[in-house]
Amino acid sequence: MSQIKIRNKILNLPVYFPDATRGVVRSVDSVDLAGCGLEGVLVNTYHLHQFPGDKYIAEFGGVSRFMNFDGVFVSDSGGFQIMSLIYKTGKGKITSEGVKFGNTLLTPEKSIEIQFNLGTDIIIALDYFTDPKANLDEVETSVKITTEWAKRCKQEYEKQIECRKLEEGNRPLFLAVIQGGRNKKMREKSAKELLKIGFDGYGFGGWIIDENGRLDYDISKFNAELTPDSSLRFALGVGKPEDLVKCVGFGYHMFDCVLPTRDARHKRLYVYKTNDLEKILSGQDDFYGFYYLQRAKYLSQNLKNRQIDNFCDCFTCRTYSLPYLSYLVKINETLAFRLATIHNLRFYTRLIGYLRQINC
RNA sequence: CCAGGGGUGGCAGAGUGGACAAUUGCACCAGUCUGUAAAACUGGCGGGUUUAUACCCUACGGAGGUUCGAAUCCUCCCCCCUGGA
Repeated sequence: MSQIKIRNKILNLPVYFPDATRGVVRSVDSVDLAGCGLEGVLVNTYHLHQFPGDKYIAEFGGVSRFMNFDGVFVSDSGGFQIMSLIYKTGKGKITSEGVKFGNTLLTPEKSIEIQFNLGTDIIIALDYFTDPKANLDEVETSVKITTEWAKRCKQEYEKQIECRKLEEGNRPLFLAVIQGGRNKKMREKSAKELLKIGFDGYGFGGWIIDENGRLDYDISKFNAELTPDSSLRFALGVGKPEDLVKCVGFGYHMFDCVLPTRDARHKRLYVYKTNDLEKILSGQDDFYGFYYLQRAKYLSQNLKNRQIDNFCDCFTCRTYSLPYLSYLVKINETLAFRLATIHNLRFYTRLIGYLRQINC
């Protein structure tokens, strides 16, 4: 699958979506996003519901109009976000009814309704996320509840389509998320149940990352093989550049990850060490490296003719030298965040470009 | 010239007899970040041996001195700041 049609939009695959959690990819604007070659973003149901409110956004004609960005919009169910907050703070709770944090109770039905209000192109069913270290009991619970919630989400989805009188070609695509932790049997069960309900695509949930930050490729691959090639496969929250390469090989089409944008704000830039396609697509992690912009050596005048990445064509690299960007970082100038974010996002879209070459 | 205050590690600035190789901040060095409560966070930061503990050397303007022991007390010298003549 090298592209899909959603509403009147064509989405090329594979694709990386940066996280515009709150309706903005932090520190860059919609023009910047387009300039980086991005074709879509992922927004967060929970955050946008909290503020400014999904009904508020609906008044604008949806989040795409609100942001004034023309790409494909994915909305996450909000469940992961709330559960992550629950795990971090110890507050809030998860019941079979839904997830609750503060005054917000997010039920499967509510999550879908909010996503319809946001007007996103790809929506995701509320799922029950477990920590990768979860024991079998917890994994079983997560699979069971994820299945129940998926059914309720599907019902609500159909109800929304009917209420809004959406034609077949004008409905958002609907994805569910496979859980099951590290347990292949549970993954299999989760996938089977979700397939029975029927979705346009299936997510790889609960990113299985070990203590060294390595994605479990075995489970990732196994998870992909549980769903048919005709359906979309979304590796949620994935990942590092080499993970994208690997996962495209496993059959995933969609990715979203905060790493490039957060890293940019934390002064870490992604830099290709080579433009040798074979090396980049080998699945090893040695085709790129990092520039830690806080390092004083990047201020050196000897680098005045040097851009960040000699292989890069991003706005930042085309326009400014490495010492100037480094200088902006040193004086804590907010422009540095924008320029760094643009560069890292372009790194990712270039990687996607390389991956599409082998995909078609 | 008189009176008062002060000179501490790259910088700022604590410490005023042993717990001081010296609090803290900045800078510097090395990192972390994965469906974003993060422009956040972690570690290092005189030199040497050591796995850690530990030990040795050099260091709080300079030179001497008191003391078991001094960045801290005393003497002299140099320099800076403030007020006065």
